[in-house]
Amino acid sequence: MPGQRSITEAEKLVEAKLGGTPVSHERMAVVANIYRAAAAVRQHLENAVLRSSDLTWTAFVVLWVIWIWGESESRHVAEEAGISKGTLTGVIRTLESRGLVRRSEHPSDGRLLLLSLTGEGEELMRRVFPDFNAEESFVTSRLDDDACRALATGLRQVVLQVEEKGEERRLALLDGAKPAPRRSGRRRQAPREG
Amino acid sequence: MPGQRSITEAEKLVEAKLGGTPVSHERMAVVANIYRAAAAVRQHLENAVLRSSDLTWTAFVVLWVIWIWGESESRHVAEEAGISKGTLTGVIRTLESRGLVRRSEHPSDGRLLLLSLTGEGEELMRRVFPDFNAEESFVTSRLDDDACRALATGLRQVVLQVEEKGEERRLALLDGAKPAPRRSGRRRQAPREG
DNA sequence: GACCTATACTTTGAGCCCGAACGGTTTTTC
DNA sequence: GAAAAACCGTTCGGGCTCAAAGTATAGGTC
Repeated sequence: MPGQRSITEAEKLVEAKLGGTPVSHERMAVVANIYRAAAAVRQHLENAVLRSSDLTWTAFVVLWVIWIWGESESRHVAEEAGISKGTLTGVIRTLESRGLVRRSEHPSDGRLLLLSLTGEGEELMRRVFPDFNAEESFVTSRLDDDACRALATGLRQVVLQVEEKGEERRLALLDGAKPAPRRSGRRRQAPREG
Repeated sequence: MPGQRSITEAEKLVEAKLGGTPVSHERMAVVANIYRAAAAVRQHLENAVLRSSDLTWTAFVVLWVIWIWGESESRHVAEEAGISKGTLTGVIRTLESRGLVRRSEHPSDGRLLLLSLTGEGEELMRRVFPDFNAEESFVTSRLDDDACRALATGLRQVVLQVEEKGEERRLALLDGAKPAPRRSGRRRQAPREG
C-alpha cells in the first residue's frame, strides 16, 4: 500500500542507510507524493472514464489541447500536452487512424504541421470531457475549494522553479562536462565508403 | 510554455466549448498541476541526476525501494514503486543485466521472487541518492518547510481518496456493465483442433 | 491422488516515452 | 545569391506501461 506510513518510515531507513548524511525529509515527501498522486489520478481517470472510449491519458490530453485551442501547430500541441515532438508524432498517427484528428499543411511555412479535430473528434470531446471533469472532482473531493487553490498554487511553485531555473541548474551541475548522452536513441549513420 | 496562463485561460474556453455545462475549475486546475509538476520534477531529476548513471526514473525508484526495504518480495516492490507486476518484470530484467539487482527464490514458497541489491547496486544508491535528494530540495525550494508539509498533506488526500474510494467509484460508474477490455493486451490462444 | 481455487511471476500486444539523428524548409549572413 | 544557421516534424533505438492471458506453485477438499 503506497501510503503515508511507508513514506515516513522510509525516512528513518534512509538516514540509517546513509549514516549521518543529512536528508531533506519534507522535500522528499513532496516529490514522492506528487508522483503518487499523479499516478493515482491518471490510473483512476483512465479506468473510470477513458477506457470505455479506448483513449489513453496522453491521447486524451492531446485531443483536449486541440479541442480547446482549435487548429494548432504541432509544436505548440506537444508543448501544451507536455510531451516531446517525437512522441506527438506517434500519438497523432494513432488519433488520425481513428478519425479523431486531421493533419494539414501550413499555407505559407512548409515546415509546419497544423492539427485539428474532426467532427467525430469534437463530438467525442463534448461527450467525454464532462465525465472526465466529474472524476477530477471525485479525486479532489476531500479538499474544499480553498484547499484546492492552495494545492494548485503550491504545485505551480514547483513547476515554475523547474521551468525558470531548471536549465541553469542542470548546466551548473554538469559544470562544463558533456551532457552524458542517452544510451538509447537513434544511431548515427556510418558514412558510406566509396 | 505549459504554465499558469494556459490553464486559467483554458477554463474560459472550456465553458465556451460546452455551452453552459458547469465545469469545476479548481478541481481541473489541481489535476492539471499535479500532472505538470510530476512531469517537470521527473524530467529535471532524470536529466540532472539519473542520466549520468544511465538510470530512468522508474529504474531508480525500483532500486530505491529495494535499497530502503532490503531484500523484498517482487509484488511488494511493484506495489511500493507504483508500477504493475508486468512492468516490474521488465525493469528487473534491465537492472539484473547491469548487475545492480539480484533475483533469488523464496526458500519455502516457490511462487515468490525475492529481489535484493548487489554490492554494486548498494554502492550506486549511496552515491546517487544524495544528489537525487539535493535536486528534490531544488525543485521545492520556492516553498518553506511548512508549505512543503501542507503540499504533501494535500496530495495525500488525493491519493487516499483514490485508494480508498476509487474502486468502489469505478464499479458504480460502470454499474454492472463489463469493464470494457483494453484494445491492447495478450490475445487468447485459439483452442487447438483435433 | 484428483480436483479446485487462490496466488505469484512472466509473456504478450499495442502503445507511449525520450532524445539523437535525419531530411526538408525557411531565415540569416556574407 | 550562395552558404550557413535555425527550425520543424519524422524516424529510430532502447525502454517503460498496462492489462489480459498464460504458466507454475500452494493450499484446500473429497
